Amino acid sequence: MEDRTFGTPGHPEVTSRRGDLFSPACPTRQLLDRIGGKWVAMIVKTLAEAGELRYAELKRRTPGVSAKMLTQTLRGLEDDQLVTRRVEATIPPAVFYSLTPLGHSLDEPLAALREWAETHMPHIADHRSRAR
Amino acid sequence: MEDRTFGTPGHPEVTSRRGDLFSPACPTRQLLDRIGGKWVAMIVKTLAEAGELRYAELKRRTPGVSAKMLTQTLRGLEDDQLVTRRVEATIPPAVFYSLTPLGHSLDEPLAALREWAETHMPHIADHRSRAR
DNA sequence: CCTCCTCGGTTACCGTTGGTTACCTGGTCG
DNA sequence: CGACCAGGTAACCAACGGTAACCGAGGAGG
Repeated sequence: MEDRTFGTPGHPEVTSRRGDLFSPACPTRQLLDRIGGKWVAMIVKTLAEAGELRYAELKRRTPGVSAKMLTQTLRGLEDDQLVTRRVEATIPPAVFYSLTPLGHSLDEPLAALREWAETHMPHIADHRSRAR
Repeated sequence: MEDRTFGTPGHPEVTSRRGDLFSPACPTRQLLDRIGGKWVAMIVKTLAEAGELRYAELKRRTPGVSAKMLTQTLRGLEDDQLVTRRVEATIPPAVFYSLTPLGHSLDEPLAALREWAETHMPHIADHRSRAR
C-alpha cells in the first residue's frame, strides 16, 4: 500500500508547520524555487550592497543578464515584496529598484550561503572535475 | 557547460576570488544550481537528522520522489562529496547513504535558509496570492 | 509450484519550464 | 541620424523532472 498522502494521516489542512518540510506547501521549497533562479541571488546581493539602483545601472552590474530576464526577475521579487520599484516620471522616466527590509533580511541567510559557497565550492568543483 | 560568453574580457583563468560573485565560476551560482534542485534540500535535511539511511528508507522519507530522481540526486551529492554511499554486499545488497562532514557543514547555512523560509514565506505567499 | 512484492537501481521517453536571442515601442539627447 | 532609456513580445531550445518499463535475486503467500 503506497501512502502518497505525505505520511500525514488525515491532514488536508496546510498550515505550513515548522519542522514539516515535506508538506505540499513547504516554505523552504517555495523559497528555493524563487532564489534558485539564475539571477535572483546576484540581483539581491547587488541591491543589498548598492542600495537603490536604476534599471540600466543594475543591468550593467549584472553581467550576462538579458533585459527580459532582469525585468522578469525583478517582477518576481516585487511580487514577493523583496524589492520595491520606484518610478520617477521625469523625461526620460527613471525606474529605481531597491531591497525592502524583507529583502535585506533574506540577504542575511543568503550571505551565509555565499560564504559557504566561497569556502567550499572551489574544492568541490576541483574534485568533481577530476573525478568524472 | 558554464563556459558561455559572460562578457568576460579574455580571461580563461578562473580563480574564483572572494567577492567576485559574477565571475563565470561564481561559487554561489554553482551552489545554487545544485541545492536548487527539487529534492536536494529535502534529502540533505533528512540525512542530517537521521544520520545513515538506506535507499528505500530514504525514499520512504522523501514523499513524492521517484526512484530516478532520488538516485540522480544522490549521485550528484556524491560527486560533490556531500554524501557517502556505502554498499553492504549482503543478499540482497544494502546501500546506505549518509552526509559527509562537508554535507553537515552545508546543512548549517541551509538551516538558516529554512528558518527564514518558515518565518517569512507564509506571509509572502499570502500577499502574493491575493495581489495577483 | 507459481505469483507477487521488495531491494536498488537503469534506461527510454515525454512534457513543462527556464532562459536565450531577436525584434518591437516611443520619447529624448547629442 | 543614431544611441540610450525601460521595457514588451515572440519563438526557440536545452535541461529538469516525471512516468513506465525493466533487471535479477530472494522472501512471503496461496
